[in-house]
Formats: sequence, C-alpha cells, structure tokens
Amino acid sequence: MKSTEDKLNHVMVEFYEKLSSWEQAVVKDKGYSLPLVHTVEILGGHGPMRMKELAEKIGVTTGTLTVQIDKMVNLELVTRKPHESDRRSILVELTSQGHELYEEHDALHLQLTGELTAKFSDEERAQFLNFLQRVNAEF
Amino acid sequence: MKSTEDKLNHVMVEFYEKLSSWEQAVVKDKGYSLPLVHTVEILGGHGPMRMKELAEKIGVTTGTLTVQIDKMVNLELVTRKPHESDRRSILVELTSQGHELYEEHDALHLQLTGELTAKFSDEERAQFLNFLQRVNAEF
DNA sequence: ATAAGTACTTTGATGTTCAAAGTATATTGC
DNA sequence: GCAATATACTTTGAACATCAAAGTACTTAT
Repeated sequence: MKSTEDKLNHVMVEFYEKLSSWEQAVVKDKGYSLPLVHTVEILGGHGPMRMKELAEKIGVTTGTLTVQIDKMVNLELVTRKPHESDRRSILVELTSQGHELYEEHDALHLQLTGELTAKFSDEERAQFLNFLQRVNAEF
Repeated sequence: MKSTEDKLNHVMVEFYEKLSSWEQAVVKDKGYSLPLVHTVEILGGHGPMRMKELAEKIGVTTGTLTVQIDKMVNLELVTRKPHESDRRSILVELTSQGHELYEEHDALHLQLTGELTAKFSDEERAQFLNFLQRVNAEF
C-alpha cells in the first residue's frame, strides 16, 4: 500500500506534466517559442527584472538569455533599460505589446484553471488556494 | 480585488514554474538532459508506451522522439519492442538501468514533496491529494 | 590604486527540434 | 479482396537553442 506522501508526489508530478503539455500546445499554436512565452510569463508576473535574475528563473545561462532578449527586443516585446544604481546591470521590461501578449496568455491560463476546478465548491477552491500558497512558500 | 480564481490561477502557474526550475537544476546536476529525464519520468510512471503517445506527452514530433530514443537505447536506458497487435507501432520500455534512474529521480521528487508539505497535517495532506487528483482528472 | 568580483555580451561549437519526404503496416470504401 | 487513404515510425537537412569560454564594462574589497 502506497503512502499518502507517495501518492501526493505522483499527482504533483502528473499535474506538472499535464500543465507542461498544455503550455507547449498553447504556445505552438500561437507561433511563439516556449522560452519566449516563458520569459513573457515571468516578466509579466514579476515586473522588470535583471538579466541575471531572469536567467536563473528560466534556468539558462546569461549568454543564452542575451540572444533570447535580443530577439524579443526585435519583436518589440521587451526593452532593455539601465539599472539605476548598478551600471553593469540591465533591466528587462515588457513593452505594451509584451504586456498584451502576457495578458492574452494569462487569460488562457485562467480559463484552464476555471475548467480544472469547475467541480470545486467555493470553499474547496479557497482551501486549494491556501494549500498551493503554502507549498509555494516552502520552495 | 482579485478573485479567488485569479489567485488560484497565479499560484498554479507559480507552482509550475518553481517545479520547472527545480527539475532543471536537479537534472543538470546529474548530467542528463531535461528531455531525457522527462522521458524516463513518463515511462516510469506509465509503463511501456508507443512512440506516438510518448511524443504527445512530451510535446515533440515523432521525428524528434526517434533520435531521442536512439540515444537512450545507446545509453541502455530503454529498449524498443514490437507492439503485439500493430506492427507499425513500437513500444518503448525502460531497461533495468532506466528503471533505476527513474527510482533515483523519483526519490528526489518524494523528498521535495515531503519538504513542501512538511507543515501540513495528515488531514490537509489527504485533502490536497484529493484536490490534485480531481484537477488531474479534468485535464 | 590595485586586485578581485560581478553583470552582461559575443563567439564558436554542440545539441535539439522541426518539417518534409520515405518506408512499412492498417483501415476504409467500393 | 483491392485500391485508396490513413497511420506509425524513421531519416534527413536546415533552423534554432544552448553552453562554455573569453571579452568588456563596471563595482567592491584590500
């Protein structure tokens, strides 16, 4: 007999994998690359960010990120602006177009969330939210 | 004021992103590529699978998967075996070495799960499990 | 001041991915 | 049962992503 922890582990992985597939399908559909949308998603959620920080969140080297951001600047999705107190650093910021893409993508996520928790009561939704908040806080 | 649905959406995305970073860090540490470990993870969780099915789960074309599986066959992590009823199809199956890698990786996940839910009561863990099962079922 | 450290970019090599065309098998409609 | 169509996988060549290492510019520590 498997423990609750074991089962919890596997449903978490399963959830991760399904979300991952979903994201991939949605992104391909829009004609953007996964790293590009991922970058938009992070910038939209966190606001302007330094290259270093952004690279860590995405999980690539800064070298890789530089070329990624170059492309996104050309597409007018982001701009680089100087960091006010550290002139080595650069802040990457969504343009209004970038923000639009973020909102559009976020709306799809919201729709998915609605579908996934359609059978939840309001109380259950609130509990689920609470659990996820606590889990995220531990990461 | 943001709705519960909105917040739920964002904590779900946050959870996904954190898990994604964690996975990336763990995998790089082991010297395997992300797609390789992802493949092992899926095969370990679901058992032997057809190329088509596996490609869909991972979110790549079958062409990409063929070369991925070629590599993994060379590393002796998986084998190809004929599908019993459809001779066009091929089943990809973990070798004992592949299964070992799966177990090893799964143990890391289990440890993470333990850490993330360390402050949960048994009842809360059970509820969380229930929620995730229901969410996964809707996907 | 000088040295060491940090943030970013550039570059060349390697690895990943795709789309399209190819082969083999299965299914459908006549 | 036979042709036509569909499906499962592989191969190939080109496009893209990624890294490590070296380079530039700035900052911090001694």
